[in-house]
Amino acid sequence: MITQRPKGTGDWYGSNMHKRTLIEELARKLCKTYNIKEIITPVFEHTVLFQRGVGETTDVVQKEMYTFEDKGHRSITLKPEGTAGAIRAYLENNLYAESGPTKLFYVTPAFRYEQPQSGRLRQHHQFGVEFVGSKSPLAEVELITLITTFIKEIGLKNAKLHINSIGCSNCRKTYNDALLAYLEQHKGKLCPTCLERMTKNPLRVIDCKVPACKEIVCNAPRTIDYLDDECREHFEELQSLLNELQIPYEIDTGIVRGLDYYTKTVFEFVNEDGFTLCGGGRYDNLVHEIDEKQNIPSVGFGMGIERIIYFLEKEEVELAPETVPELYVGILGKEAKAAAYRIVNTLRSAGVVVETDYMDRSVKAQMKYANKIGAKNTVIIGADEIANAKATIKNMETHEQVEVELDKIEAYFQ
RNA sequence: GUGGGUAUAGCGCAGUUGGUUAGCGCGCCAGAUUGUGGCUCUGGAGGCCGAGGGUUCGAAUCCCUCUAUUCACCCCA
Repeated sequence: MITQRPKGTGDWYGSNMHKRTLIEELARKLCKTYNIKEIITPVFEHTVLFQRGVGETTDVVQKEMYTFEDKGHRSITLKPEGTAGAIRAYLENNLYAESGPTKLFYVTPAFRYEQPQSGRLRQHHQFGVEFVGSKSPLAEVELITLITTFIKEIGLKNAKLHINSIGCSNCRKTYNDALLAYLEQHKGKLCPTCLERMTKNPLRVIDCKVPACKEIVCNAPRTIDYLDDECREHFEELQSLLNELQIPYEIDTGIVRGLDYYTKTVFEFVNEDGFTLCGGGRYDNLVHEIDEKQNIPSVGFGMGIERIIYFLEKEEVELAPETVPELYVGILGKEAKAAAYRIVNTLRSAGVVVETDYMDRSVKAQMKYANKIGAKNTVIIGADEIANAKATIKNMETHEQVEVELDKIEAYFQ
């Protein structure tokens, strides 16, 4: 080997690939029932999109982006998340010209330069949905029910919904003042990064994990106590909708989210270890941030595909197994090859999953192989079968044998 | 960026206080009367013991450096 895969990346094959396929199939199926359309945007964008969209003060932008200069001296960045690109595409292609809401979903890789560990990679994959154009809390409810349905159908049980509201830029101002005033009193005990956060983005202090900071944060002012009338009403309406629909949730004032574009509602689906399956929220200012002529409220979420698989393994959930061949066609002797292959072809045209031999194995070895790959039936085609135009199909599980005419073999599998 | 674990056959692992041909399980290939799988038995292939350096008569084993990987912190999906 001259090299191996870069740190924090993975190859998709075998059972993991199969799981991913099922996850994506379910995601697409659900989106269809919500009439959400798929969008694919480039894997890289101009760096400024993420700087402005995701936010200059975020960890993602400050230290985790894969940024490089291309040969035309443009600063390019591999997308660290899905929302900014989707919204850029929405604006650039004038999707707002059609009547809203615009409902988009994507399955995309995302890149962040960080230390890999369980459920965390440098290239990971997200299933995400964005609703552009609605300021109603019912949009949040739509997303939350979609996620809840997904979680239930895939077979997970331990992901719980946590919600919070961080208000709009107005509330943020009064809240920031209150928070800063509070933090100022405890300045001596805060960690160095938090001291820096105080000047750049005080909200980030809230989810600092340093014990001393956590203790201070416990009694810090909460965003939900500083919401203006509109934001408070929005949050209350969301809660009453969730209550009426009997969707369980927990208010978690600690959820702040690491991307600057969030406003009002933020939510996460987490397990008992606090591991995040899915995160999202409202971002009423992002569209304006990308195109100042527009001002369109939006809401969305991203769900990590690797995280789903991680949760599935943790909860020991078995997904549907891969399909196995319906029939293995064994070939005996050179003379029978073409005739046998013709049968294989006919069956495949009829939609039957068929395997055959091109390893020139002995009949015995072919049978072993058929057994190994889980073929449900086998048939051996040799000179005798061709001469008599008949062959014996053997059921590998019941050992039952049935003689069929070669030109009617596909009827047996209908 | 910070800290811990690990690195021996395709996979999962043993390998004693340093001792000569480095083992086990699974998998793979072949055979057990010549056109038939699953169980069993027999045989076989497959290792620069992560890389480099050092100690020693002798290193998979002890020491150093590097690399990879994994877990945790930070942050996030």
